[in-house]
This record gives sequence, C-alpha cells and structure tokens, in this order.
Amino acid sequence: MPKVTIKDIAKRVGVSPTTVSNVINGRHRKVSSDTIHKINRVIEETKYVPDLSARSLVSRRSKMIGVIIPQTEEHRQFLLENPFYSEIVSGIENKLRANGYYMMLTGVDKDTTELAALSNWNLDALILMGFYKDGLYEQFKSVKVPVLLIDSYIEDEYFHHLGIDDEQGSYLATKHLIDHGHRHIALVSGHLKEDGVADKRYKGYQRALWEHDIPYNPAYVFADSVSYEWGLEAAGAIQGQGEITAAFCTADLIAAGVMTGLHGSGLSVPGDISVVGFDNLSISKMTFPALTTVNQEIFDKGQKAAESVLDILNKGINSVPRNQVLEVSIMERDSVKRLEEAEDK
Amino acid sequence: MPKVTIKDIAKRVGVSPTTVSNVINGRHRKVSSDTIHKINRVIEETKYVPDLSARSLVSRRSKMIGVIIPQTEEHRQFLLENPFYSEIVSGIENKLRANGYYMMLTGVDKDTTELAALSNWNLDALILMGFYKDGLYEQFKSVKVPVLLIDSYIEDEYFHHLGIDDEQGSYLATKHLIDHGHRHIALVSGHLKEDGVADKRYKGYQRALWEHDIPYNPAYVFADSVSYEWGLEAAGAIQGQGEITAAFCTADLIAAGVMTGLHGSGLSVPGDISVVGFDNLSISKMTFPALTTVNQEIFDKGQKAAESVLDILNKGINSVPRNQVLEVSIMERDSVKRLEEAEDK
DNA sequence: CACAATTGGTAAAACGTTAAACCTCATGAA
DNA sequence: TTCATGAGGTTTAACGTTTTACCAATTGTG
Repeated sequence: MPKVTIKDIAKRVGVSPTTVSNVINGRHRKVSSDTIHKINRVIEETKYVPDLSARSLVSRRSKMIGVIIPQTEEHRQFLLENPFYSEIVSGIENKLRANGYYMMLTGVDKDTTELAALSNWNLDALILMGFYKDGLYEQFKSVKVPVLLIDSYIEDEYFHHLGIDDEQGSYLATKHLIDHGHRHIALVSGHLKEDGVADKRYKGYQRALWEHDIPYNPAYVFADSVSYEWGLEAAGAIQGQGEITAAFCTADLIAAGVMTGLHGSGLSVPGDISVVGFDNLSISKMTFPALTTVNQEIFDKGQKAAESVLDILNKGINSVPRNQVLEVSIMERDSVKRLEEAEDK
Repeated sequence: MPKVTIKDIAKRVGVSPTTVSNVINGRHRKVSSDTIHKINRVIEETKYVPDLSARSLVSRRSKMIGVIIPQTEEHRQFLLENPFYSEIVSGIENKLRANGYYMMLTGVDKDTTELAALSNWNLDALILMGFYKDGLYEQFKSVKVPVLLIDSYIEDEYFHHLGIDDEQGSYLATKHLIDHGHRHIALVSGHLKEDGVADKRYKGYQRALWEHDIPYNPAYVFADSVSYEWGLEAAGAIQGQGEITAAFCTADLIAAGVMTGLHGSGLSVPGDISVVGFDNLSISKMTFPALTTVNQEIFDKGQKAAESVLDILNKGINSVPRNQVLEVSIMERDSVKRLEEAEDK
C-alpha cells in the first residue's frame, strides 16, 4: 500500500496541498479554524506523517542535529569510551527528542583534515564536543548551519560556546587538597598542548599552588592522554616521586586508573595518597574509594546544549549568548584524607 | 555561493546528469571508462557531495541506520546510563562510518505504544536494543526496512537476531562460584517478567544449581532493575540472608552497586562475599575489587550488528543468518574467593 | 547481408514537500 | 465611489536526485 502523502490529505479535505502544509507547519494565519480542524482530523485518521526527505530537500531543514565526538586512535579508544560523552549525549538526545528533533551521532578522527560528507547531511545544526584539527573548523563553518562548541576554547565569533570554568574547577580541586594539608600534589592530565581545556585546568592547578605559596614542581606534572590506561601508568610515575601525597587528575577516568594503579602497588587511597578527579561522572561513585571530584552537571550540560541550538534555530541566533559557562563545585567523597601537619612546612 | 549539484557536474563534463548519477552510484557498465575518469576528476575538483535528502526522496535509501535504545523511567535513568549501550553503540557507529553510513540514535520509552514518527525517518534499517511493548514490534515491521534485534527473545521470523547465549553465560558464572566452593549463592537480577534476557539468565543460574545438587532457594533471588542503585539496595537484602557467601549479578552495573553496598556495611569483597557480574563492561576493571564477570565482546557485537544490517542491505536478506549467537566466557578477576570446605556439605 | 545484441549514452518524469506569487471576495476608510 | 486591506485560499515552480524508457551507433552471428 502506497504511502499517504500531503496530496492525499488535501484531496480528502478538498483543499490544496499548500493549505495542508500550512496547517502542519503551524502557519495558521492563512487558514480558517474550520479548515484547520478538518485537516487535523484527516491527518489523525490516516496516520499521516510528513516525509522528512522531501521536506528537507525543499526547506533545507531536516529536524536532525549532528552531534560530533572527536576520536583519537590512542589506546584503541572507542567513541563513547569516556562516560562523559555518554552522559552528555544522553542529555542532548533527551532534549532533542522532547522537541521533535533527531540526533545523528558520529565520530570524527582527530587526524581527519577533510570532512567532505559533512555538508550533504542536511543537518540543521551541529554540536561539537572537544576540539579538532585547525582546518576542520573552516569546514564546519562552511556547512552554513549554527554550530555549538562544547568545552572548546577556539576563539571564533562564528561559533557558540558552552563550557564550564575549567580553570576555576581545577583551582577548587587543588585548593581542596591544599586545604587538607597537602603540599606535594601531582597533576595527572591529558596532553597539554592539545586542547584548551587541559591547559586551563593546568593553569588552575598552578594558580592554587601559587596563591598558597607552594612551589610549582614540574616533576609533579604528568600529562599524556585522557584515559583509564594513562591513569594506571601514571600511578607508577607518582610513586617515583616519593614525596607526593596527593594527585589531582583532570578527568575522573584518569583518576580511576590512578587509584587502581596505586592499589596494585599496595598503596592505599586515601591512606597513602589522596586523589581528586574532575567531571563527576556517574561511575565516580562506583570507584573505590568513591571519588572526590570536581562536579559538573553533565547531563544538564547536554540538555542545555540541545536547548541552545534549538533556540538559535527557532528564536534566532541572538537569542542565545555566544558564550555560556556553567558552574562547577567540589563533590566531596572518600578519596581525600586530611594530612596531619608534621614534616612539611 | 550556491551548492554544487549533479547538474553542474554534468554541464562541466558535457554529459547528462543521468550519466553522472550512474558513475556516482557505481553503475559503470553503461559508461565508458574515459567518461568515468572525467566525471570523477570534476567531482574531486568541485568537492561535490550528493544531497542525501534528494537521493533519499527518490531512491528511498538514506544511508542512515536507526539505532534505538529502550528507556525506562525508573531511577530517572538516562539513555546511555548503562555503559553496555555506550560500548555497543560505539561498535555500531564504528562499522557504519567505515562503510559510509550514518547513525541516528534515539531512545524509546518503554511505555510508548505509538511511534508515529518512525516511518518518516526514511531509515535504511533499524537496530533495536533490548525489548519493547508488544505493539511496537508491529510498528517496527510496518516501516518496511530490515530490523535487527539485539539481545531479544522475540519470536518472529520477520526480524533478524543477534545475541549471546545468556543461559550459558549465567550457567558458567554460577558454576564458577560453585567450583569455588560456594553453595549459598544469591542471584541479583533485573525484573524477571520483563524481558527474555533476564529470564534466560535466571534459568542458567537454576540449571547450574540443579546440576550440582544445590537446592534452589527463592529467598536468594533478588530481582528488580538493571541499575547501580538496585545493586546498592540488594546488598542490604543479601545481608538479610545470613548464609549467603556469593552473589551472581546478571549485569556488571548491578554488581558494582552490590559491591559498594557491601563495602558500605563493612563487608569485604571477596573476603566476606564473592561477586560475579555479567557483561564485562569496560568499567568492570575499574571497580574494587576488579570484577570477575561473564565476558561478552560488546564492541564487537556492535560491529557485528552493523555489519549484518549492511550485508542485508547490500547482499540481500538471506546473506545473514536469522539468528546469530555470540560466544561468552568467564573473565576471572579479583571478586571471587575460594571457599574452604568446612561448615557446608 | 540481415538482424540481434551490446555499448554508451540521453530526456523526461517522478519523489513529497515548501515557497513565491497570485487570486478573489468582503469590508472599511477617504 | 474608489481604493487599500485582509482573510482565505490556489497555482506553479522549485529542491537535487534516481528511474524508466528510449535511442543511435557499432559489433557480432548465422
């Protein structure tokens, strides 16, 4: 049985397809309320749903938002390896679906320089996580749809930004450790040159040290990648620096690795070494000990992202601030121990 | 600057749009290799990419696969709450992208009975996780595209199935515990009535007990939902049954909750109670202690799912077995203790 | 040498929707 | 009376593909 089209509806109501289209799309000013009701009734009856391809072809709007996650090949990482992405994607999907929009989810290799297929997707907007090779940003722009960058410090007026105060979060975490008596604090981070976020978090760590007159020791900084495996490895390095009593990890995933690594060498957390993470992933309450971390509301952030993009689409580009930064706070759990004042001073 | 279309290419090469279309779609028999090269060169130069909407409108093929995840409202669960979904979705996306296909990811409320929008998506195929309200399956069928069911025991020849031997996995896990001297083994599961998977796993547990002459005790079975929170809660219930020395949890997520719950009451895992999970999520090596669990290759399963669907699309519906079941095995880690033979016998 | 088959195309009609422009009748203001 | 305005439409032309049907040479076959 052939598909029911807008023409069928029109025929049955005795009206032109345009009028039906107008009703469907809420352009009610040009239609009498009598006709509106008739049309709606027939739509109900026939279970008609508009064909997205046809609509998108002519209107250039697809009701589909592209969500893009950067992918490194390090450690054979897979798309949603970091639960951070799972949570934020869930938030995005939740809001999108509630508003009748759909999500196309795709990864982009960090080494990719060309994204030819990008513009043929006919997406209404793009939400990008993290950061990409320089040239890609030009290609994102060339798609000519609104683009929201999450957790990016790319300076470009074309894009909208949604992020958190990474520097402040990092500062809070480090300060938390300092306030608990620690003075030899390691920083375990992703690659510092790579993206703005790692860098901001690094800065926050330094600022906390500085403000509390603690000398910055480059030997306490371990930077490689945002992954559990790197945390595992870094645990060994931390022990190499005998005086370290605490580690601030710039991602919960790293922190989980560090803790396991530490346990593996017979050290206790927080008994021997205190650990603080960053993100407050839902899994960070499942680690042992439960992880003290910098809290950001990831799911909400995803919702906010979707909401912003939808607002841009429906209320205009100026209805959403170019730059939104969300609050962070310390989530205290069990991975930090108060150090007795003794040796150090 | 307006978009470059197939007509532009045709004009520049001095050939009809049809011929260009033929080249793009690999229908080479009707085109001289000379023309093919010319066309391809111009496509390169102009960075032309076909418009998916237009193509999909006429050909009814969108290069987009729908991936659907069931959602309960229990515990305010979000879409990818269970890392199982993250991992399998990653596998799907990986394979799809490698083959030039895209993924639309969406959730469906478990209570949803109507999914009107389903057929207007113009998806080439559907991959469904888990299970849905009865009526929905009819609607999935009515979309008239291949549908692959993952981890479902719906009996319907229309669908293709991809799963694991749940009963066997469960049997293996329980047997593992029995082989380590345990005889009072709790089962912590999702809701038993709800879906086939929980039921199969329940059966495997019972079979292992039966085969080893261990009486089945209904008081040792705790079934509610597949979530960390339920594990947390179940930990209390387990302690209520004083003799229990081991718990088999039918999901790693539950196991993580159980272990944390147990720790919270001052019990040790595996010192006081041994725990086995199911799935071998990537997070199950991050728990403390690292979780002994039933291993299934989730990422691979996702890849396999995508591959199957692609094969159905490109090589015909009979190129893929109706029912594929993947291997499971025990992944031994640190959450099971050998019980000394003593009191019981 | 006649006819069929093959090679390498072309033209025109869809596909289902929306956008732009136009139309007609009634009403109200000048 | 005349003209603008607004309400409630309609008609037609896109949008960028693929599909169907057709065609003209050229080659092969008996």
